[in-house]
Amino acid sequence: MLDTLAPPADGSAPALAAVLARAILSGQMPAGSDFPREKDLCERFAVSRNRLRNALASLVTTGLVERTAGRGSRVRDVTDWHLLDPMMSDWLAGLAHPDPRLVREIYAFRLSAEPQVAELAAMASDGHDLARLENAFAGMRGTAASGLHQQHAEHDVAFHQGIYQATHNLVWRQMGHLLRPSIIALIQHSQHHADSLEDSLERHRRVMEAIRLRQPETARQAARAVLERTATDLGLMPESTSPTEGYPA
Amino acid sequence: MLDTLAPPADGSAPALAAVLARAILSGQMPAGSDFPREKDLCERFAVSRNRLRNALASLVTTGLVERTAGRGSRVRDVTDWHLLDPMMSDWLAGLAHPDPRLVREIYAFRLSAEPQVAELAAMASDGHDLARLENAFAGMRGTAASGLHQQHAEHDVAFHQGIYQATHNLVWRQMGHLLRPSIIALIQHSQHHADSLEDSLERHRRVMEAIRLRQPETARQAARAVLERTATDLGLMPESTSPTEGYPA
DNA sequence: ATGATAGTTAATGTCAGACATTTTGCAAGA
DNA sequence: TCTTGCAAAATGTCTGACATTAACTATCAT
Repeated sequence: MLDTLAPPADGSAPALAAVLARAILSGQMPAGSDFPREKDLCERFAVSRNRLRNALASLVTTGLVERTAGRGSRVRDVTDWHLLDPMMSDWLAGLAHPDPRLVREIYAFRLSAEPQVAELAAMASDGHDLARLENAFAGMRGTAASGLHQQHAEHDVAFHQGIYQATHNLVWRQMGHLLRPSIIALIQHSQHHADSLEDSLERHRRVMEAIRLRQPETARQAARAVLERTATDLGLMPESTSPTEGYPA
Repeated sequence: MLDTLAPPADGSAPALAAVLARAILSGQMPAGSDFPREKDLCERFAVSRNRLRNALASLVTTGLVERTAGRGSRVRDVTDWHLLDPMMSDWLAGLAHPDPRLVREIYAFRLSAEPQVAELAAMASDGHDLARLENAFAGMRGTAASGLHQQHAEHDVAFHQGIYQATHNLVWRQMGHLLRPSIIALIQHSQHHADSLEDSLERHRRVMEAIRLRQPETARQAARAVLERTATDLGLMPESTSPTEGYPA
């Protein structure tokens, strides 16, 4: 677990917290298992107890570990993790191989939420929001053909975050933090066919247009279309595209 | 601001953090203003620098304040607050007079999200989820007539949280934390007319029934109906109940 | 006068060591 | 067997000193 882990390049407290967090997020440490003692971790990473405790405090506030005096630290269950904490998003985004179940959960959320978000954006956006969207879209188009996957992903993140921002709602805005880890995790496994990228671009453009023209229902459907292909790949789409009554038990 | 603030009854670090946080959340300290120095706060609350720094660390992780060495601490803007942090929810829920704008923002989110949440719940809930809902509903009914507003609110929270849980999605679940502050803040100003309570109960029951019968679309509409009255009171409802295309700029 | 520069001050960040508190397990005794 | 008490081990807290950073200030050269 942690024995084979590389110490952080930067010796800062946040960097140390990221290393420890990723040991849990990568799925190696089962829920309920004991987390190493302070003393051992201090020696392992050659840091003072103070710094280490600061790092551990981050793991506690994000719900990754639970500490009790006299007892020790243990890894908490996935259901207790604060996935919406921005710190958590950073850690997840930097993960080479995030837990596929986590990726699915987050994407399932986006699939159910973003159509509504786009609808709200179409009702509440202003010129500033549209400028951000256009800028991000231009960036996506500019990095589509070439092999600049990383930069393309960043513009992709900026585009979707722009939609969340355009709702002008404090809560939805905060949720935009989830986008980076979600998008970063998915570009690893996507094909990057030229035609698929063109298609994806066109779908993004339709969302932007609907928001610009203040067509909430169109924006909702366009946002859904953006997420559909990946959702199908992840096995998240039901057979019937529209939910019907009398769903079987 | 903090000079006239009562020290926490319990001397624990979380309690101290709550006191400091509420000084900001109550809206007294404007964004960008300086937060008191460690030294002063230590004297004011008669705690060691260690405890105080722990408390301040909580304010930093929730995005309430920003600290830089040599410069000091300042209050951050509302848009930077991590409203989805469970700690934040606790602080908000304990607030006697939360900022009305914040209450509105959170409720506006719920109004746009909970119909979708109920729809998901109708598709994914199991017996355990339904038992929780029934239990909470029974609690609501049992405390409706009498003057047990506090307990009624708690059952109300449990009911809505049960819906979020029933989605069986990690992200939506986390969002259930927002319910307590939202509901607690709103019972203060609601009328508690007997007929209004009866009506509210009936609307809740319909949501539960739709989830039990696995009728997603019905659940969606029922959830919307639950939120509608309060939304109107808060001025969040548009004139036309269904959004139409060509929304004017 | 102005601008760069070095020193001063005041705030937060870090360290080290001792001590306090809590939990757990063990062991002796009623 | 149950209880009580003790000892060990972990996290939590306190204290004082020092490090680091950022803003301010005074000085000096141009």
